Amino acid sequence: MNKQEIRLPKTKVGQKSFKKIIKAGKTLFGKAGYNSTSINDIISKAKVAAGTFYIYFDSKLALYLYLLDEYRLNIRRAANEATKNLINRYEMEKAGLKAFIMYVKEDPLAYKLVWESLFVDPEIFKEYYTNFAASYIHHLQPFVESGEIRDDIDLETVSYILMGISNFVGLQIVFKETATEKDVDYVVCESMKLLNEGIFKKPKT
Amino acid sequence: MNKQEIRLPKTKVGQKSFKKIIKAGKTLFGKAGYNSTSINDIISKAKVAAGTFYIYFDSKLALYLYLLDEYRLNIRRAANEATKNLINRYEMEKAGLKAFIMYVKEDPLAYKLVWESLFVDPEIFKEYYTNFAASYIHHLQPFVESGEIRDDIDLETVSYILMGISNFVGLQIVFKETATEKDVDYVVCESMKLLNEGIFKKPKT
DNA sequence: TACTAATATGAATAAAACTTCATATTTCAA
DNA sequence: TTGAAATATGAAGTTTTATTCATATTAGTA
Repeated sequence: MNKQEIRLPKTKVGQKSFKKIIKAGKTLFGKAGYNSTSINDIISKAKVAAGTFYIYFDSKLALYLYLLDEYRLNIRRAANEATKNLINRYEMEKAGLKAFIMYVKEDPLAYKLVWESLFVDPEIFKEYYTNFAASYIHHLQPFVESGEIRDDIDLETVSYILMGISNFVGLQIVFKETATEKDVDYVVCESMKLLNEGIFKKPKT
Repeated sequence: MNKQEIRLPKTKVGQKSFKKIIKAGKTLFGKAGYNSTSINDIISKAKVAAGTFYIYFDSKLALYLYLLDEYRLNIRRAANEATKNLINRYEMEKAGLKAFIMYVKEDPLAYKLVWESLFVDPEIFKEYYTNFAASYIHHLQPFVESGEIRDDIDLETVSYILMGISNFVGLQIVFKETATEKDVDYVVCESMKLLNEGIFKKPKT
């Protein structure tokens, strides 16, 4: 098994090359995906020599993992930022959903990168979503206790459902190249209706 | 652009080779994914010569597309089968969700194959989900008219949400190697609670 | 300024993968 | 039975990709 380490540059010149590689990697992984992008593609796009690539990265996988980490952090940061001043869970879910969708709308690579991990290394993929679910459960629990969330529903399943909604309603937006923030607000609002009262009509009480 | 056609065998001997290739393809795509599987891997697993592969398939992509089509059909068939005798939408959603999850639990390749299309050819992926959503809307519409489904919610968003739930609750099950049919029933039941009444507690009326 | 560490280069090597083709064998319908 | 169509083979050619390394240049500091 080859290593997947990176070596950060120590001078300005090095930083410039490093950034060029990162940028080319983002563009190409985003367009063609990890497996269809060769190191040759990356270095010719970045306009650096082959050897330069290997100064900073052990392999293509090392670059991928670096970018994956960056995007995971960004996604988490965007969600935290959006929800930090809110106190009730409904508003938090709404703001978190919008933040996620806006993020992937602006930069669909984030999406692809995480999903593609299933094919780069299934363990990475599984770990990401199981961790995410665990964290979600942990954040939902207090609201069960406070009474805002119903206490007769399995939080693990709820977590996966909420992830599923984010991802697929996100897809809905990403598929429409012309979607605006208004469109995002609309689908978020519709999603919240479902989280609020379900999709089925209640018999009149 | 190379063609992606297949040539079906015309004799029993040909059928045998064809099937061996299909089987090897399923196994290897399922284990390592499309891009990490080479034609050499496939032919050596199938125990046929390189030339034999090209008698039936123009390329690796042609084989992938053939399998993708097969799985899409299977998934649709499983869902139709499960819902065919049901009349109310609640029961249909429940049965469809269970059928989908049971299907991917038994054969996770179906999952991977469809998702991987995002990286094999994003257009295929997009087309699959937009078609699926369109079909979903079409099937939901009558139940809005009959009054079973609320009429104040966007059906396209609902469709994407329902696809998201299937896929991610499916993941939840696939992640647990030891999951049984009982576990599937459980998560399906929890999901239906959410579709029924949402996750938030209602103020007492 | 001088020197060391950092960085850059790209040709060359090695490994992996795709595809073709000339030849051989088998099938099956006439 | 016979012959055309179908099928099988795998070595060889081609292309693509990853990686190394000897050499050259540059940056930054003592």
